[in-house]
Amino acid sequence: MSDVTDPHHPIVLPEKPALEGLEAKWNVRWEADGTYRFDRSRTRAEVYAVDTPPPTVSGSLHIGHVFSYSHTDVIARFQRMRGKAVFYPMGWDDNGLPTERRVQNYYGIRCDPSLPYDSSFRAPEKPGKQPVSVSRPNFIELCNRLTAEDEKAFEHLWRYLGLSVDWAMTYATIGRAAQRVSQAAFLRLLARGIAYQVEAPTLWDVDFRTAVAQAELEDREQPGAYHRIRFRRAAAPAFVEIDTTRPELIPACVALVAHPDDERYTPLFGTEVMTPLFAVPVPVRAHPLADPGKGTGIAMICTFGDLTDVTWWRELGLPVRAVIQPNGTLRPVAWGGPGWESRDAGRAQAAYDQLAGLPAIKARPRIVELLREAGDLIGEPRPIMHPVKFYEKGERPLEIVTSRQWFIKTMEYREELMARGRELQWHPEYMRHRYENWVNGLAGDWCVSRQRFFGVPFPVWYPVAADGAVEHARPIVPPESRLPVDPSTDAPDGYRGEQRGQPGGFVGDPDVMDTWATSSLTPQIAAGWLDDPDLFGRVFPMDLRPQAHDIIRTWLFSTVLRSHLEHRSLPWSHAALSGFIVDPDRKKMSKSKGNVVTPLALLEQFGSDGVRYWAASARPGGDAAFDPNDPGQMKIGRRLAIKILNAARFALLQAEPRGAITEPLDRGMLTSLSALVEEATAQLEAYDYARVLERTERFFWSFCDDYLELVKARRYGDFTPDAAASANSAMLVALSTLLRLFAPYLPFVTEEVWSWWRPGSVHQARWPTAAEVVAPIGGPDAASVTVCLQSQAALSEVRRIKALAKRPVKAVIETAVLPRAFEALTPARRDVQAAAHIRELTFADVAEADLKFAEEPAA
RNA sequence: GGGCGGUUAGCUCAGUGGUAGAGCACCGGCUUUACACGCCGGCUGUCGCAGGUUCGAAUCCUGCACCGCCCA
Repeated sequence: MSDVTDPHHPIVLPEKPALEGLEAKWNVRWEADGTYRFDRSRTRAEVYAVDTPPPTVSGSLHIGHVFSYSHTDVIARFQRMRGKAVFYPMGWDDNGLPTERRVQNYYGIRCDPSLPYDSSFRAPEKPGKQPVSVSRPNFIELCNRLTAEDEKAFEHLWRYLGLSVDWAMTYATIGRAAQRVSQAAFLRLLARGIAYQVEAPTLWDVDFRTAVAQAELEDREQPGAYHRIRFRRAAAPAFVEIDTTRPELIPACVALVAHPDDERYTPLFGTEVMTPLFAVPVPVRAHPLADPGKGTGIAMICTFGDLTDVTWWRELGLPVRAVIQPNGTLRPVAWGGPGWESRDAGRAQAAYDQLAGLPAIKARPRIVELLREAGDLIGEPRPIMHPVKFYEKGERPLEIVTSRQWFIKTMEYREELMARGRELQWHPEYMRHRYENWVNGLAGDWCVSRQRFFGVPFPVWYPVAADGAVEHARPIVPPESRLPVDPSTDAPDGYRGEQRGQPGGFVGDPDVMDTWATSSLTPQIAAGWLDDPDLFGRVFPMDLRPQAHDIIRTWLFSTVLRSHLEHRSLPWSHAALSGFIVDPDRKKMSKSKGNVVTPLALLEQFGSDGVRYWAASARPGGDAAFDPNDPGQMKIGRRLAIKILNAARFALLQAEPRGAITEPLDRGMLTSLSALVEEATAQLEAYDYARVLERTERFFWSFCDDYLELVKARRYGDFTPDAAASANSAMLVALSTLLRLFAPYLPFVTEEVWSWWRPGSVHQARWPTAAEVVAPIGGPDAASVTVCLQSQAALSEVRRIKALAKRPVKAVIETAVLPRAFEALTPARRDVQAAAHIRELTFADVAEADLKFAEEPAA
């Protein structure tokens, strides 16, 4: 109550309040006052910690960013007003392939890791015709330079939007702290045997020439063709026919496989067939993954055509006969040699020599010709459309290449991860299914090494034996205190730099980590896991992970995994999943579709509060349609913000006299407002920000159009000073309360209005309570609520009749007879008569209101 | 093929068993002493389809259709 009745704080009102310039004005003040600084003296129970999604700074700014980050900010501001110390850092995701590609194109350069660092290198002003090759350290310098500029643009947007981030806690995923955390977490997993390296078949992008993980796959419908191929047998039947979409992999065939219950093939299990063209004897095996309904029901197993091949190869203990190289072409093979045993090596060689060196897509038509000539192609290829696995950022189908990669174990934790998913509180709840779907579908451990440059290096070296062989089985790791290290430039303890690559010396692991191997540690990075255990203890596990639903399988999942492995806990207790922005055709907005709208212009046009209103009016998890040509919701938000300015000005314009709140309308209004506060608090605790905004707005609009109109005459002193005092005091309680309810949504206009009459920042004010609102009237007054509702209804009825009669709203009614249903307004009849301009008001058993207009005054 | 969400006024969407709602758009009116960046009013519906439960269904159940997303 002291918040509201403090008689000493002066009221200073602008002549003509406006939204323009509020963003700049208040951002400067908030920064200077440290309004959003995290108070690290508070205990974990008093902290609300947000694991902010670090935006990919090399990507474009778009309206989707504004959308989802606004949702988070509403929650953060609410929790701050509830009294929590809000830990709300911003991160920049600059690590990884998107940055590499942007830097390559921006400067016209290519990274060549074999080159030495050139300290005098200057990047070209603009890209030349031919890419310039630069060393890895030079390349990384340019990545850092460009991302620093991108980060400035993002920070400007976020500040303009009014995110209540503590900008003193910003981190970058390629920054020193992130590298240190990533490397330490990796070394700890390595020491526990949870991180391991193995030479194994791995999904491989032949253009980027890097391994990729299951989470980065996507299926794309591609044209293909079934080719029916026959394999020769020594006994009857003389041939076995299979269907394949990848005939160029016949030289990599190691077996045929059919379902164990498939009676067509059971007699063949354990026998041998010969591959066409290459005459390699391969066994016929049984495995339940073979689909009797697909093609002829029997398939060839190649090393490796797809992930099912990998499963068959592993579970049936088959040999490797790999032909696809890391660059996607078929490798040279000496037929007849070990592993390439052929019953007719000469013919095999002659056939294969026509394929070697070709990319898979070019080898395919060639081998089809050879098969046709040999009579081993049955019929013609039958075109089909089928899903093919791609790297989500790639352009050619993935191959499976055997290489040495680092993995983090996931498969053996599947049950525990499912339990973590059940432990996590999801908003909206149904998003949990996405996570469970993903965990259930995990096909293998997480491949975390990438053959790229701009990323966190693996902090590992290998000894070089006297004969020059690299001893991968005996990795050398640094102590945690040395981290971060770059094994491509740093030497391990006990070695000198000159020993790099020398017999008896060492080599560095050349790979960098998957970006998700760093991004999965954002809670640890932001919270100072290694270097600030005091801070870590106050904020971890965090409260909230806000993110978009399309990266549940990557970011959310991997963060849960890392926290589970390292801390045996969830990284946060709540996950809030935001939807997408879709264009009017319900298509997801994306750069490639050309339907992206620059957000800063919208913020300037409608005001940050207006745009935030639009964002916050979309229910949690739901997609929001946005039509740049008809930004309806943003206009509404802007209108609401302007209304707040003007309504507040009215309430404060004549704030004296003040006193006891005795009038039924005032008491009813405050009672309804206290119910709104109670509902809003519960729903924001449940993360349902959209509903709270809708309810608060509805109340506020009725407050302006009905309540303020009803009490206007009384507050101007038309009746008694006590009656005016009741109105003034009630309006101030309502204004104080409504400003605080709106503050998380419309931070600029609420702060502006708050500054006219209240000390401090509204964003550090206490969230209102229901009890506080009705304290000045001694508790809820249900009877007065009825008076209020009937008064509003009567006012509406009179307005309606005046509008139908095409009379002005202020037209005077000489006598009004209202139905008895309105009689409950009697305690407020003085206010109703004044607002409706009724001289004499009576109630009777009539069906409709009967109004008699006063004579028009002579013109 | 599996999972999830959606389908309500021309548009964007609220609405979890009790007389179909809001804003925008459209139409009409109002120089109202906070606001014309405003105010008052009006028009607008097979609540996707078909069954079922119920005294009563936009709401609960079953099936189907379409749109979207995730996974295979």
